[in-house]
Amino acid sequence: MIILDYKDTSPIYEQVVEKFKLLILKGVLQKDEQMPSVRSLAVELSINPNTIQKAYAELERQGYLYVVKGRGNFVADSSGLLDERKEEMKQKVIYLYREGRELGMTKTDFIECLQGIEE
Amino acid sequence: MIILDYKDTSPIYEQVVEKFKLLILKGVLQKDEQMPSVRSLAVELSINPNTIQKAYAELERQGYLYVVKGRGNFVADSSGLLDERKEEMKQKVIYLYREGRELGMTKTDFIECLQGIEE
Amino acid sequence: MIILDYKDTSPIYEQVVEKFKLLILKGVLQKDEQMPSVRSLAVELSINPNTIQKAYAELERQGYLYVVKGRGNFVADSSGLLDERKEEMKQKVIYLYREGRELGMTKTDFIECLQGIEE
Amino acid sequence: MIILDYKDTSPIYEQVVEKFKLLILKGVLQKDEQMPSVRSLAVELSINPNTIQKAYAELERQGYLYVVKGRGNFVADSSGLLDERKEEMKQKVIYLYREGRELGMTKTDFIECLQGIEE
DNA sequence: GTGGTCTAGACCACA
DNA sequence: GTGGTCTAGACCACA
Repeated sequence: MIILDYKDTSPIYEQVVEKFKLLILKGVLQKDEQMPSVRSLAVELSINPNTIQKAYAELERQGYLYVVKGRGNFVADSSGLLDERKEEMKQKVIYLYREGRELGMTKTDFIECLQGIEE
Repeated sequence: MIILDYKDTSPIYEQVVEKFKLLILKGVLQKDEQMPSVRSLAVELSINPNTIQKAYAELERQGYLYVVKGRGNFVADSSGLLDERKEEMKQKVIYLYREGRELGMTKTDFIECLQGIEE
Repeated sequence: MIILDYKDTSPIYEQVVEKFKLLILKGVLQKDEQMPSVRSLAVELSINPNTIQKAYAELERQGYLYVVKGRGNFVADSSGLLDERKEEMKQKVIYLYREGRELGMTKTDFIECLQGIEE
Repeated sequence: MIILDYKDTSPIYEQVVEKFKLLILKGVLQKDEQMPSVRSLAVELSINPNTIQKAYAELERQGYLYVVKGRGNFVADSSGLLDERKEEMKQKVIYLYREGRELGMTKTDFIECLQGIEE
């Protein structure tokens, strides 16, 4: 379902969080669908169950999952979260631009960079 | 000379590194200028000399400083490093764009975001 | 696993780095094998964990190790590093020869010296 | 008379020692010739007199200079030292070879490297 | 005075 | 348990 990148320096639980957020926002995982159990996912990814636990807790905290005690974790309604997420992306671009401006880069530098990206 | 942000979760030594890199790239600190001594900066920022030591070692490793034993740390010639750094910024924008595309964002979204930034 | 030479004037962390580089390049420590933990090695060699930490950080920087957060340090793929290292050795010989030439030594002096070494 | 290399990481006093050893062994500085005074050399090289002092002390210890109190430093008879020095060079080559052998290098590798050096 | 190394010991995030 | 960061404090070589 998700694949970890061990060369990535970010913590594994964070990678798990990010991968699932994307799957949920893209609709691959749909509202009220049951998430894989902590244990089964831990086995599948061969990582420590504590790590999955931490990831799920974080996803719940951010509103991507809801927990039904004794039953498991389920995908929450993420309709509002997508726009939130897009807004975050824009904030990051703005932050990046301000950093670049300190180094003498212009808006045009950034825009041309974006336009030059091959899909 | 530099100010630490204690709300920032990144390690102190890393903040020191980043702040000085910027000062050097912007030309506030010029080639062959002497850096504050490890000890004096430690006192000024009220942090342990070892932490400054680690930051300076990293700055040296990255080519921003050179050490003269028994004399101190000096600002290296960073002319080549600025372009390197700008390239890094562009890579970050590209990475950010690819992330956004997964959420359904377009180049235009990013470009309009940039154009809308007030200076 | 490794033995320190306290008569050696070079810093302990550097000795640790060099010893492990050799073990890795010689294949005594193999790809993806787990390194002794920072703490256990510190106990075994009776030196401070910080010193091991510094050595491991340097080994990682040079591509001999990779770190998996929370799990430990592991031996990286060093296949490319061996040739690099051999090249370094050759540079040292060349440097040594140039030094000797200043003293009136010839290539033949060096070659005969090498041929005379008993295995 | 001698030129320092500030990019060299070895201590300045050591550079001074090595440069003078070479000048003496090559006969540029001859037996009983007076060395430049500590102060004048310090000024000429714009370094700390302590550093020259330390270098001269080391040169005396190794038999390259002798001191006449109140008169200055003079070049010693270095006829025996040249052979000693050449022997040291050979020991270094042998040490280097043993290091290389650990990495799988052969005598032939070293010899070919030497033969390939352009004068 | 300057940087570099090292120790002892603490605390934290992560798995 | 694992590595990473940080402090307080000491000692050393070098200039």
